[in-house]
Amino acid sequence: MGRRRPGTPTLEEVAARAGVGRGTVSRVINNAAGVKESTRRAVQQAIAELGYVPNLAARSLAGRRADAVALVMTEPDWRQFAEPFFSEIVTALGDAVADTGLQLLLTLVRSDAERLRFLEYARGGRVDGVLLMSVHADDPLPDMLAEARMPTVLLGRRSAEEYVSYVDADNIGGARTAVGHLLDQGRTAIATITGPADMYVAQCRLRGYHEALELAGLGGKPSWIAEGDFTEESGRRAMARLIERHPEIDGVLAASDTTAAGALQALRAAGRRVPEDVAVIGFDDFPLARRTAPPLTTVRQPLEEIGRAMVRLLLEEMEEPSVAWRHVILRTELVLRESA
Amino acid sequence: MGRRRPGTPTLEEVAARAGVGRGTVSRVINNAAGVKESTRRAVQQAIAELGYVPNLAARSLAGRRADAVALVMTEPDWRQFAEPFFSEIVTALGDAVADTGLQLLLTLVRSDAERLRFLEYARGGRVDGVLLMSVHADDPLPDMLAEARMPTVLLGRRSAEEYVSYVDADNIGGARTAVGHLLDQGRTAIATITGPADMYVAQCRLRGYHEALELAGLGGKPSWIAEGDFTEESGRRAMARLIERHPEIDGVLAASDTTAAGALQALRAAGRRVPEDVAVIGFDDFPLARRTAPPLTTVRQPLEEIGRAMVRLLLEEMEEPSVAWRHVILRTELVLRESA
DNA sequence: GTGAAAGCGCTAACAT
DNA sequence: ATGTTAGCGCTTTCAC
Repeated sequence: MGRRRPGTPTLEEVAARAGVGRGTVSRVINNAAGVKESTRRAVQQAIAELGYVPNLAARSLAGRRADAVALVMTEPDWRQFAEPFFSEIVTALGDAVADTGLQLLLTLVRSDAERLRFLEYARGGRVDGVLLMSVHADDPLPDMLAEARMPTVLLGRRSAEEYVSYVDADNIGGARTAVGHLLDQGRTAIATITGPADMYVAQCRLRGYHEALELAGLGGKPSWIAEGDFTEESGRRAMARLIERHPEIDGVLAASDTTAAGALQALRAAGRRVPEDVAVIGFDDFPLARRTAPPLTTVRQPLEEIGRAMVRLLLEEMEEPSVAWRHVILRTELVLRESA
Repeated sequence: MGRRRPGTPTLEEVAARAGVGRGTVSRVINNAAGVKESTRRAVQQAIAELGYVPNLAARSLAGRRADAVALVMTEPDWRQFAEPFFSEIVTALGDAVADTGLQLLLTLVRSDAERLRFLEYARGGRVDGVLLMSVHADDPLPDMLAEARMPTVLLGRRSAEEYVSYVDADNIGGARTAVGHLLDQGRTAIATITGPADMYVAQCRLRGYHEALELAGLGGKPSWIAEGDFTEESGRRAMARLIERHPEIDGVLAASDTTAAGALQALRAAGRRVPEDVAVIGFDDFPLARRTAPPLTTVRQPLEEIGRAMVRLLLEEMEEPSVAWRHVILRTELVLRESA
């Protein structure tokens, strides 16, 4: 494949035209200190006249860095990407990266072939670091990157023993706060609809639920726990089952807003009023809190801060490679709306 | 910023270990012909033993190509990205690029600063070509890329005089077919809800509407045309106005499925049965055809083919830079569902 | 079929 | 403050 347009002026030609050495031109285009103002101006004029643009491959080769980071989406079902959560976290990361001088590159990894292609790309030095989101527990990519000593930060953990650097929301604390809020309202029959048992995020949210109840001296019966899978349908089914077996239920913590939306529907179908009879709180994964009826009270994850924290950790790893794994867990926030 | 891990083996070390010259190793890793099978195997073993990974910066510099293409989203409101249309076209492009050996890199361009940053990135040779989607009529990026002689392909046109290479759906033909279908049903009072008048895609769809009516010898009153902006809300309002002024309306072409969804709601609110009293067809921009009640008959854009065509054009431009602008207009398809 | 050598365009260390 | 020089790791002739 014969690519690349010819005739692009080089740094050498700029230097010749400006009547200076190559080193000086390099200093000017990199905004390095120690260049006389007049020289700098002469160089800049030569650059403008020639329409010079630095060759990034040459810069990478000599400077041993790419000035770019990748945001990898390992989601086989790319349709998930249509969820607001994705676009919001991408926005947050874009903002966080904006004033670092780094290019943010999103890449899809949907198959093993693409996994390998990306790994070559990253190991080949085209990016200085990698941000990973929506990583499944069995995804080998984080380990592959770690083994290649590529600075990497995950959004969320794969398990309690995650060793790759990550930023996560305080799911345990969030669940505890949510249940605490229900308890404060005097509700005592509090059920929960969980996420898939094999996902760490779901385990944490369930654990927070347990802890809050125990703190209040309430045991919480096992049959008040229904497993869902974050989908609306699973929320409907789980809630219907719960309310049938335990008509006394007056509060529900759902593992996601989607599940919560399903729960709301099931409650209404069962003739319950929300929040008068039953209060519902969900985790704000796919922000649809305001789209439900009634608007959903949620445990909100601070996406902007998550984005900033991820970029900060990544920059640290890039500065000082593999000194340690870095972990940040961000506080969640209870956003009260009509459902609780 | 001190980046890059050291100790990465180079091609030279591989050559030494395999007892061959560097040229031979290069041939092997590039699958070039003319290497004895035994030599090739020896080299591959050395590569495996050393864990060698080619340095992509060096390859780019020597080979004058990046083996990567960018997909740029110039959408200031990145939230739009949550639309299914985006994720589906991204999937299609990802598939189309998958077996070309190119890395597909998505990048956000939401501000002038990001526009410049990306331009430097592209002109700096980090990508061999650029795919642009959701380009607004006044976006200067396509012109900037064209001026830099960077192979570029747009999804959709900015105007009738688009000169940068593009792939578009046959919006005129699609509208004509849709209206033709309504006429075939014996409907004669056919209204339309357009998109923003300053968007080329909306102009085309309106033109197809006109042409179909004229072909049938029906004039079509100006007051049967209501301007919307692709949103559901605009569809509701426009339809309410239309049905109030012209109760005889028995068919509607909406410029998008979102608008059509709004129209359906307004029709029901006005007591009309769909499709018995009024038939509705919308363009399938943000595929929600099956989510409406009744399911929406649509003019569907062939996203897979659009993706393939875009990549094909881009590869052509990369082979043979700026010989000519290339344009492809893909047939649309009428998908009948209950609303018409 | 394979090795040697000449760059690709830049950064960074070292002179001056 | 600025010029000079030595690579960065690869591809690609050109000999052999």
